[in-house]
Amino acid sequence: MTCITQSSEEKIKEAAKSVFLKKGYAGTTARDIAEAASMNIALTNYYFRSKEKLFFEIFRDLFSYYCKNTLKIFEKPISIREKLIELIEEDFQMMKKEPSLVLFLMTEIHRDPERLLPELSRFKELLHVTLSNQIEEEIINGRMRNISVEHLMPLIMGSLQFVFVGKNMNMKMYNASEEEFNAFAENHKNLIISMITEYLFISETVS
Amino acid sequence: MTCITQSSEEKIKEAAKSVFLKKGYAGTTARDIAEAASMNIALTNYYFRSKEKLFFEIFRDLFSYYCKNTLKIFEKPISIREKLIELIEEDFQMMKKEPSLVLFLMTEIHRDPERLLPELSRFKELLHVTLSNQIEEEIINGRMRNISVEHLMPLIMGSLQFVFVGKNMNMKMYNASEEEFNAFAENHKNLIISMITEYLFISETVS
DNA sequence: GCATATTTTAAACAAATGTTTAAAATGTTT
DNA sequence: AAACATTTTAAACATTTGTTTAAAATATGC
Repeated sequence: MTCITQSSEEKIKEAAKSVFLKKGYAGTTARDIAEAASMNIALTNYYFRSKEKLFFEIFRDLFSYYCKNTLKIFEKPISIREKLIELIEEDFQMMKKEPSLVLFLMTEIHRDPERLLPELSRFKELLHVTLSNQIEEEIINGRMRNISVEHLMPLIMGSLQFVFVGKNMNMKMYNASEEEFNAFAENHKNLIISMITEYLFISETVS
Repeated sequence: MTCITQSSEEKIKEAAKSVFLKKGYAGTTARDIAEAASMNIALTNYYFRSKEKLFFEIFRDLFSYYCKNTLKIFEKPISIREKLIELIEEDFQMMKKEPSLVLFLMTEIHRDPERLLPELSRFKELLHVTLSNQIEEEIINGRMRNISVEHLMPLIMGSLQFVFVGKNMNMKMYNASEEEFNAFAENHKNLIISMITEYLFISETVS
């Protein structure tokens, strides 16, 4: 990334990542990747054996990247309220950097959910360990509305990520520039923080 | 659909719709479509001239289908609150019937937003005519929180549709059957109605 | 029932696809 | 510098792709 000289293998992987993110697996050709990396076509298979192997490697990377920050936040010794706000902020920054990521992951998982079952169940478990108990405690003590993690996560992720999933559509629809869209997305993020916290947490503590 | 004898043209279109919804444009081959329709490969081009033409026709149909019900609700002479609830209910039913629709539309629009610009701007205008003024009035009269249509729509659509966009992922993750997923989605829908209305509308009228 | 149009078929087409090959270029070791 | 391993190249490979063709099958009008 910041290296002055990048190995051919890395160059191909970077290029492939960017093309796969934009066009998806089926929409990407080996020649697309080679061209994006300014390399010979044969090198893709020389380093990664096949288009599919290369894709899997990139998919795993992106999926880990997507989950890592979330889990790191959930493991922190802070309140649920703080966790959720940090999660939204973190997720927002990530999508600002890589707006195609969520749609890419969703599409590829949708097309063939089998091929990453192991990754998914691991994520699910960590999610429960680091969040479920804490939420239950909060609910019992009457500080939080009764809700399960299974509903909470898609609620937050959905409202936040949807704006980026439809980024190109929104930009087209409102004739918006990159900056205008980012400003819009930032407002939307703040709206979601406000709505989620106000809805979830029983008042008395109004930040 | 309910016809006993379906014309070849219709059979191909039906089959193509189902395959495109599942695999997307790039992931679908002409032979996939022919096989799904149990017809000769040449017939696709005989009736629709090309794969792309067939795709456009189906895309327009699906996009109209997606917008039509929404606009119909917005044109009704009812309150904002009622409109939003009806919208969510309607949207929920639609996605129950066609769970792949939203992800399909999002993906294809994302890959090439140019090709349906006219459709989009028309939708945007109708959205504003039938909703913006009514919302502004509601806000001025202090019955509703200050929010713009541009934020309101993705807020509602996002939280609701995200569950279906990740349907296959969720089913895999929680080892859920079709019925279990639908029950989960229904709960989620009710949660969203509760959250949205409680957040948006200034109390005194607690349904 | 014959002539005409329409629909369907099997086969082929050129172009694009993922992949491999074998030689050339470059790097490394001694 | 010689011998070796590694990397890169141009070219070709076999499949798959979307599309077309020309003949066969079926339907339609008179």
